[in-house]
Amino acid sequence: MRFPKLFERLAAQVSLPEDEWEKAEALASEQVLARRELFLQPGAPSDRFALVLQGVFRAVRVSAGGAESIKAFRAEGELIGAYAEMLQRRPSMTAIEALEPSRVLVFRTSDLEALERGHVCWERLARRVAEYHFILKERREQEFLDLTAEERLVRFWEEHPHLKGRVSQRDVAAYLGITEEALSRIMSRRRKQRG
Amino acid sequence: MRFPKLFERLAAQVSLPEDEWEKAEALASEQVLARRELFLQPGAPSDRFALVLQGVFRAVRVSAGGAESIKAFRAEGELIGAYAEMLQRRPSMTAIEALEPSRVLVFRTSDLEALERGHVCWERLARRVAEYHFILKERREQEFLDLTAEERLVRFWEEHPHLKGRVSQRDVAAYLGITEEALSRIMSRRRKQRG
DNA sequence: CCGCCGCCTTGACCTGGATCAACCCGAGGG
DNA sequence: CCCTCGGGTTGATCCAGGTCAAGGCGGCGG
Repeated sequence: MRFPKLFERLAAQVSLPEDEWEKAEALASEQVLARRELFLQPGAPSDRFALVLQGVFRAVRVSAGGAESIKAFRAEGELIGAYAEMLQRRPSMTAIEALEPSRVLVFRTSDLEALERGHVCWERLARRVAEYHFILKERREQEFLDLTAEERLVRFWEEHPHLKGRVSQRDVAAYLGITEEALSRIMSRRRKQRG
Repeated sequence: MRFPKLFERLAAQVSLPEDEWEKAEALASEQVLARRELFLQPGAPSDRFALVLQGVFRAVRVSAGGAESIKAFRAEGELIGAYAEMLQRRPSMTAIEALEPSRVLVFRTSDLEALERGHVCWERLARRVAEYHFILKERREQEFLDLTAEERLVRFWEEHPHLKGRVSQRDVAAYLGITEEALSRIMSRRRKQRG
């Protein structure tokens, strides 16, 4: 077993037989990415996803006008991939870019599907993953509905302290749904008021 | 079988044995709700959910300040329930209110869990449900990030034509994340411009 | 050492939507 | 028949954040 820590984390979520995990490991491959390198480019088929072993990524939604908005940051232990597009078997609308030199463990969707046919544990795990990401999205929806940009900023750092110093202010702004200028002003206002 | 049409719809999604569906039907009970009546009140345990047989509901997030924002409208064939809270086994933060005289088919979460232990099809179905709702939330997230209130309004009616005439303008505004005055102005502006 | 680049800041101005307040209109109940 | 009430409109004013434009500054390659 190459990734015992990972196995433990998953096994805590759903009962996952060791030999099933070994099969999955055999199908996965490690990939190293440089800063700025894309794990997934928009337009590409969304037939692979990965677990971040080391580094930070941003998932950027590329809209028609070329405006970039950031769907999520993902760091160690989290999944990267164009999840929604994968579920709908569509090409990716999302660019997934390494913000640091990174290492990931890549799985092909089709391999996962094969594993699912062999043992129910994968179905269960997929369910958990879907439910977990649903909760994340719902939380963000609520933040957009009920909070100001400044409140969203505070929440962001509460919920993602591990991203301190690893993501640019520009990108935080794009995540919050405001411009970088607006974010800069919010921060300087807060500096004056509190210290 | 009391709900053959429903069975067909589900069976198209995942392979669902007829006798499993009969078991589920036996555990479910119909409930009739008057206009304004709550299917779920905030603070109540989120141990039941339901399928809308007839009518329209709104899911209202009750925030500390008493401000109401609307998470979703749900009509015939859709599920109502405090899904995120259910998954986290927390009391509901959501009020679910009938906007019309309605009929729903109620399931208890614990009954579903029992069914899941008996046959994998329920696990699969739960997965589909989670994935589907994830996609919905992600779409909404994107709308908040990339679209103006007016664009969100247009999308709203494109995506929910069946709600025409059944939801108040006030509630549409609360769904879009703006005030009823702002929505009224957007609409009158559009009326002048196009006709 | 210089110049450029990526990232952040600051200023001036504009605008979408919030807020507060008055008012309209149609339906239902006394 | 009038009163009230829920839902919608309209006006005046305010403010958060967008837009455009001009620097600042640290790091790195030439």
